[in-house]
Amino acid sequence: MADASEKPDTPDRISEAEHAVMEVLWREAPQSAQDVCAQVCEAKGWSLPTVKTLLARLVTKQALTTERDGKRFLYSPAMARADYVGTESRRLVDRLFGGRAAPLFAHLAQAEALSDKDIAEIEALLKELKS
Amino acid sequence: MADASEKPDTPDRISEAEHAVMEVLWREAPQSAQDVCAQVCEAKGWSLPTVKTLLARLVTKQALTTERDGKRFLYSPAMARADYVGTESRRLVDRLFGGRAAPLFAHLAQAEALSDKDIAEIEALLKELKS
DNA sequence: CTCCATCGTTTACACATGTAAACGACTACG
DNA sequence: CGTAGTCGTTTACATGTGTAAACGATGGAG
Repeated sequence: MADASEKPDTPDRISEAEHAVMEVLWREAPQSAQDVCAQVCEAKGWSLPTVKTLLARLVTKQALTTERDGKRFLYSPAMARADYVGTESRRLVDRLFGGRAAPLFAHLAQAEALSDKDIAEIEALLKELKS
Repeated sequence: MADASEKPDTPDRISEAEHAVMEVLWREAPQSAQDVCAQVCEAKGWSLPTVKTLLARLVTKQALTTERDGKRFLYSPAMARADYVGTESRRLVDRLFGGRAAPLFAHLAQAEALSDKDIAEIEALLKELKS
């Protein structure tokens, strides 16, 4: 290999707790720390300081942008949810199914994780893909 | 020994590095630490001690069983790969797609992660599911 | 203008993980 | 029999993560 001195940006993985915060902001943005807390603290059993830490880490990881609003900040996602979802899905498919989607699908089907509705939707998608 | 208020077993997550070791043993078991190293150390840039640590941790997590073979141990998976794959897939689907498989599929399709072959295979699976 | 509520930031700490050296036991070759 | 190589185990240490208190700045109420 040639040069591994400096990659422009190591993607900097988003952890699971951080992801929960991102979800809130993907649902609606911008929002303040308190807004976010109002939406996850109860469900997760977190306190406001915890959310603040997560927000700060996400800003460091450049997953969020901030905008001043008086004394406080408003946070917005700096990446599309679809991108995140894409990377994560790919990672799983690579790690567990040799990068091929069909085996994943087979597994989900076998595990009865597919409802009739799912099957119908997928059939529709396939039809679209072939056209 | 009454363990009334004890969770049956906290599943004890298998980390990514540990997973690589599991894969080797799922492919063939039982194997010694050296055997395992021979199959992953080069690819991962690990040294034998690293593999030993991972094996030990996996034994602690009850993901592997051991069997003596003279001076050394032979390791075998204590859980089926399908189970691991199932849990991990479910986790992802829950976390990113609200527990429904169709959106995952849609995403993979959209991201062009599906080859024609994949599509054909999935169609076949669907046909089977409906019968 | 002063004081308090509220921000974001700094610091903290325990546990998981990645990575590996050090150590003590045991076996097999000489 | 001794000793060298090989085991598994113990210890180590940096970084990431979950969770949060402490702290210092600051803007708004009186």
